[in-house]
Amino acid sequence: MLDITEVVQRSGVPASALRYYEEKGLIASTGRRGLKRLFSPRVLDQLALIALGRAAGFSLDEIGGMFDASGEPSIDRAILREKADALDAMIKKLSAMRDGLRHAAQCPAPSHLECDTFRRLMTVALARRSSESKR
Amino acid sequence: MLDITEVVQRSGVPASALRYYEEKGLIASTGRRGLKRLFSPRVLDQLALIALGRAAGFSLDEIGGMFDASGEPSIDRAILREKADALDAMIKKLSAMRDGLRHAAQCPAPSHLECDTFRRLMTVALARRSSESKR
DNA sequence: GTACGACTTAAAGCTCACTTGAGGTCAAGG
DNA sequence: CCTTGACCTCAAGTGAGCTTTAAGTCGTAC
Repeated sequence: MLDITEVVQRSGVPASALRYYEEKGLIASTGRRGLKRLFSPRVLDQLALIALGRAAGFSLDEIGGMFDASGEPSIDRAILREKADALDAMIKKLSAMRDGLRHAAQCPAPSHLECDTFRRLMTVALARRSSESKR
Repeated sequence: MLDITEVVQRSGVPASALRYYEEKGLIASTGRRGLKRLFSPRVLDQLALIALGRAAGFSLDEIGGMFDASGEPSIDRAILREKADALDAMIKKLSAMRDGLRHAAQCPAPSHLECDTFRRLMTVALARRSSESKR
């Protein structure tokens, strides 16, 4: 069992955020010693998963939908696949943007919005816009 | 020349956000008819670029650093390469997460945090955590 | 020429994801 | 026993990125 400072040290996540995550139901403390929370080492994996999800652009609520408080992926496999597909779409966009930026950093054209290579790269990502629902 | 409602219709970006972006210097209106802003159609490309950057997790300020208000990429090629590298790192994370979710959706293991395939996939992405500065 | 409605401004408000601060509790050490 | 200090709670504050609201302006249609 780890107390909150050990979790902070090993995860790099501040105590205030840990308490916030617990309040939100994303992690669970296994009990208390007096007032003080005790965490199982499993929480470190869960925190890593949360950090990963956040980095992937998911909100805490969405992450809560993918993984329950024990860190197990949610049972609804359809949702997991849906999220995976969303990530795939995102990856395509980001790849296009990365290539666009690399091209812009190297291409001497005066106006990139009129540079064919640049536009073609961006178009891959921009094409998705119309098929998106929102935000 | 487009007035603000045409830009709203064609871009899907609300007028309030367009005014906010202009205030921030991310886009520029080409003039006014009376009080009313006029936009060149180029602003649609810029808005798409902004949406893409946002989706990639960049802040409006960062996007402002990559592209000026006319939509041209920043003259500072080092910045562009830096952002491209950041995107590359992000893409690796997202790919790992996508694979992790796909695996979770299909793998019958009771505890994914103890599933080797799952852990291996996640580790790819998490490796970056330690080398990150903050936020 | 005046009424309408689409636009304008400035300021305040909202959500998310936390952080900060004030004041309280409790286990361990001296 | 009593102090220390690490932890606690609850409420308010923060910054990004907008949205909403209230009050005003202007071109067009009648």
